[in-house]
Amino acid sequence: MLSKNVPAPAALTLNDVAQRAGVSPMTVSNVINGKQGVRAATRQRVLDAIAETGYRVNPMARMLAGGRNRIISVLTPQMNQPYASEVVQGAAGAAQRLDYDLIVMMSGSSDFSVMTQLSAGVLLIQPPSEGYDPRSDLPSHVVSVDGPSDYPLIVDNYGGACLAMQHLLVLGHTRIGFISGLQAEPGVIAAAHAAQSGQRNDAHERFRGYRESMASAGQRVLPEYVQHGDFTKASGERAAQVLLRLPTPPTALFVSGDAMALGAIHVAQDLGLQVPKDLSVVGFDDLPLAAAARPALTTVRQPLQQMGEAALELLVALAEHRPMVLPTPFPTTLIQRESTASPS
Amino acid sequence: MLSKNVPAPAALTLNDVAQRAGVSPMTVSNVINGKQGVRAATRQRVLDAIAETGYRVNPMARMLAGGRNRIISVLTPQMNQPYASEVVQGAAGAAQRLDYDLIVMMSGSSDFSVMTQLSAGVLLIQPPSEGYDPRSDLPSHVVSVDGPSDYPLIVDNYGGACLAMQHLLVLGHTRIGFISGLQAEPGVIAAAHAAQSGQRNDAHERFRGYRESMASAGQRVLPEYVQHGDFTKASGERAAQVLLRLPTPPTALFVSGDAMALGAIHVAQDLGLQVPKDLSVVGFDDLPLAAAARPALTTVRQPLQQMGEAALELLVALAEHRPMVLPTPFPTTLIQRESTASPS
DNA sequence: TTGAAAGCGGTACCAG
DNA sequence: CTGGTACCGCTTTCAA
Repeated sequence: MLSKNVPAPAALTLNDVAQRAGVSPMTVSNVINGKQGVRAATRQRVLDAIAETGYRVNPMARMLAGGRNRIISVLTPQMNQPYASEVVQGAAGAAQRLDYDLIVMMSGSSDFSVMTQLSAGVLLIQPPSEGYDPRSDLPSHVVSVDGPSDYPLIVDNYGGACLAMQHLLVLGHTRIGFISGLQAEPGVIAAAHAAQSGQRNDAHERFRGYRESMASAGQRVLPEYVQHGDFTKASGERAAQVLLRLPTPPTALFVSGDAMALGAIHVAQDLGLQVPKDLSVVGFDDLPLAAAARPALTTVRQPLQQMGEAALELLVALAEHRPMVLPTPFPTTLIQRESTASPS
Repeated sequence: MLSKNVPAPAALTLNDVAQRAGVSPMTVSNVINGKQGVRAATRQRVLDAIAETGYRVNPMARMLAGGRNRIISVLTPQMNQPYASEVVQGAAGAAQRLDYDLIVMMSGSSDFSVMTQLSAGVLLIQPPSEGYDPRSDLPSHVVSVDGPSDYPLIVDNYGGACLAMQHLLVLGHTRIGFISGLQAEPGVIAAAHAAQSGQRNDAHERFRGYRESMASAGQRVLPEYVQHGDFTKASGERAAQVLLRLPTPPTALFVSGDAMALGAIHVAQDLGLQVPKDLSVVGFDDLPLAAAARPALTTVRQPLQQMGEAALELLVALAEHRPMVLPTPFPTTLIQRESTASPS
């Protein structure tokens, strides 16, 4: 049963607690912040008063007064995307463990929203690669997943792509098509620019894995075997339409995103192809939907939840001025399921 | 390119702007808050100063000083659940439109987390039905989706269930199994209690729709035709295993959640059954995965995004002391796709 | 070990 | 129409 609002708890303040404990507000503050030099007895008295009153600090006031806070915020372009959800889930676990509050906000909304300003750190998930409004400089430390920042967490996309290609190649495929996520980029120009400037970009690195794997297997990379999507299922369908209608269509597809891969499988099925008998498909990410699909999707796993955890730990270390090194690139692994087989 | 942190913009204050504009801080404040009675010329001068300096209000200061804030927080048990994601997505759109900041937090973490205390309103998505810690009384208005609160947004679950059953019945099915979501409840006892006390509960209402539809079609409700899941795919699989292995298995399933329905379909397929030829399946919710599945899932649509929008509008109205009525129950609609057909 | 005073950056209220 | 004053709830600094 919902406890009917008591006459509005009337915002307890430090002073209220202090009075109740018979000490000065300052002492209460010290206790709360775990400062040294408070007699055990006094501390206990304050603790009791806090417990009895149910007092909780006002983060705004604390922040204003220049104190630290234990809030980390996550900025993500959209809430209902599985990729981000996984990372956030991981971060949430770590936050709870470290006793930080995690708040998630959609980026884009009111540029860098008010709340980010008062968080001890910011986790950017798939931030726009163009950079942000310089004016809205983030005040606190920022680490990013799949995007640029001072502390980018990176995953071995290139290695993952090679894993996928290796798998397909070993199975005996030679006509391997590729669906990239480059369309999701601001444009091909940006992608090319990123490549030139040596910037790593998830979509681009996967493409590189494809190209180089083909090359080292002695296969030519046919331009018509490469299509670009934007990580949505629909874009995967479009790309697959093109690929599978080619005069000599590929016998296998390496798709750099699970949702796109699913789209490709469905298109194949609509075209009367059996997966994996007539067409093998490997995805990328290992989102929950990959395991839930039929046939279950063979895919390259990124440890998204772990990355979320690592991001949070890094942020907290940064916030607390503890030494911390940027984690090395996260490894990817091939998860073999039912969508791949030797060409028939 | 990321703008390298300029030597810390050194937090501009209202005073800085005031000086630059040659007015008092108060006037700047008034301009910023769109107060009446500021001469156009003065206002413009202030506006210019703001633009030139790139000043932005400090939200904590504003809040502390008793000014309203434009923050709504969402409390949801888990971030990576499609149901909640959809609602949040809808709320996010409305928030942006109304110029509020939306922050999402996982409930459970540090009871009702610090930030909720200072938001203008709280949206609870699928809160635990047992109620909350009385001590952590939410200070602001709270509306809920799929759970209790002072302002619960409800959807016509009963009607939706009837829609689904009607569809199946019209197709000619008589042996219709049901998978409920009641297992997700604290227990059957709680569910029974809710039923007695007249409380509406999504899972329970759908069950009622099933029972009454069967009854009014002159069908007996066989106890073994009713299984309970917890809205996860795995639980749907378990329930379907039982149902489809019955001596005389149902020819149709009404499953009160899309993920569970998907699980049921997969079990059926593993058992050599064709969907919809040998088994029809109707889901509930119309999550994105319903449309993405093969066969695409016939399901009862809840307008989740709209509910998120409505929730936000209600919250904002409440926060701004505008009159507002609780929306009437949201309608559900049957989305016919590929998972249902007449029994063969 | 504890407390008093000052102020963080705004806003409310009321006087000019 | 504009500006002075008090104060939001907390932490900092420094004295007792």
